[in-house]
Amino acid sequence: MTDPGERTVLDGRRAQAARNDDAILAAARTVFIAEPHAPVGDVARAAGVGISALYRRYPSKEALLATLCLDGLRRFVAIARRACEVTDPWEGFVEFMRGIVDADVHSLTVHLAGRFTPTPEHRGLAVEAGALADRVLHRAQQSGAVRGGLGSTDLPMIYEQLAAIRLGDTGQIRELRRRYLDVHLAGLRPGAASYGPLTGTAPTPADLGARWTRTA
Amino acid sequence: MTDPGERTVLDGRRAQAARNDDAILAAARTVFIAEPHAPVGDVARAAGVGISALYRRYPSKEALLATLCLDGLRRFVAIARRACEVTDPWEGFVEFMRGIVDADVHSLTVHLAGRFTPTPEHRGLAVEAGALADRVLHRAQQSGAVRGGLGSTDLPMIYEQLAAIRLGDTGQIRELRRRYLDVHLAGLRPGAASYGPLTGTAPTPADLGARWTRTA
DNA sequence: GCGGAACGGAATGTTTTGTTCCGCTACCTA
DNA sequence: TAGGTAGCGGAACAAAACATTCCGTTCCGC
Repeated sequence: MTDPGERTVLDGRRAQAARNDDAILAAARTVFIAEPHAPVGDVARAAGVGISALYRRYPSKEALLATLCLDGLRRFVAIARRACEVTDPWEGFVEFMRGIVDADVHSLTVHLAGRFTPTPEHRGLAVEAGALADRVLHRAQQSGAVRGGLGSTDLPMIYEQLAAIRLGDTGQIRELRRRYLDVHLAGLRPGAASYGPLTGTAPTPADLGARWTRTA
Repeated sequence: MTDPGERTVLDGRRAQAARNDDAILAAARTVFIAEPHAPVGDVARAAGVGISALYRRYPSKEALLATLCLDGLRRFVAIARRACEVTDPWEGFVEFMRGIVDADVHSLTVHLAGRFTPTPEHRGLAVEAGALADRVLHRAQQSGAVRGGLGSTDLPMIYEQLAAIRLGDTGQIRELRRRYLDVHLAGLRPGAASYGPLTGTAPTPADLGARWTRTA
């Protein structure tokens, strides 16, 4: 029997491989967040492994992207769940938005969409994520902390905007995104409505769903 | 002597070529706005001409991009100039922002940056554009219509965010961008400051300038 | 001590794309 | 009216990028 003793943790082919599992996924995350069309070789290099180590784990680039997206959806759900548990609705909303933006979940999900065929698990998580975001927003609105005329389909458009900020290193990017998230949040408060109502109409769920249909 | 009579306007190789000049530049604008990395062939197809018609006018893709960017900078300057002439500072500011966003000037300039070596004319126009934007913003701030703590280097970050909205056809994109521009603008008004000051620091001009250094 | 898991990296085949080239059309000028 | 040629369409070409495969090597695990 394979007894996982101390050695398994310290060294050994098996343990090294397990560590590579994490290294590769972490590298894929940072690489594809920075550049959604990065070549596979970049991920391997960032992980400090050869290409074959990557292809041993994922049969194709598509599979890697699918896994990464799953990872992103799980992060979304976790962040939204945590925000639901914050007692103050406004604070919960802010924590939610900041969490999504800080973790760059949008780049891990929507920016990878259309590059792999979604599994039922993807769909299920996406539905759950949408429902949770709905709840966080509506709770904040009903408490009077967020202006009306805003739907939950407006939120992805805000992530999308903030995810587009890519200036400088990771630290500066995060700082800038928080800065402009503050502007968005100020514009979403009820007092902002006195400057005029929101014009136009929010995207429909179908509009948003269309981004998941395979492109190539 | 070549007398440009009526025929020149209606037909003739010369006139057709002149019309192609415009068609190609217009096609390049729409194509590269939609997809900054589009291949040259796409531009020719959108213009309804062959590839050679394009290469007769521009010696390389790089030259085409450089010309397009020049075009974008001129549009920026024109929009800013017009905004300066609006008497009400806030209205001028709004008109300026809406003009930049509607014309997608950001996609015509920053999104093409780093793909060609800028000429002195590029630099000159960029300086002029920056100065004009400065003026529009400061005028609005000094009239008390825009909150403090905001610098003119914040503005490109806002264009960048709005330019990232790409959902549906041209019409819907414009509608959505206006919708979220409203949110930004509400967040920039003095009343929004009561929800807290802007955190972090705006980018430096050097940060912004770095985007113009050749990449490939 | 040996079988094979794990791996690094070169090699491969394909796709994409910028640019050139060739033959053709039809305007312009003499 | 006839040759010269500007302008053009699109095939052809070469180079680059990239996903994926393959092979030789190492060294863990039994």
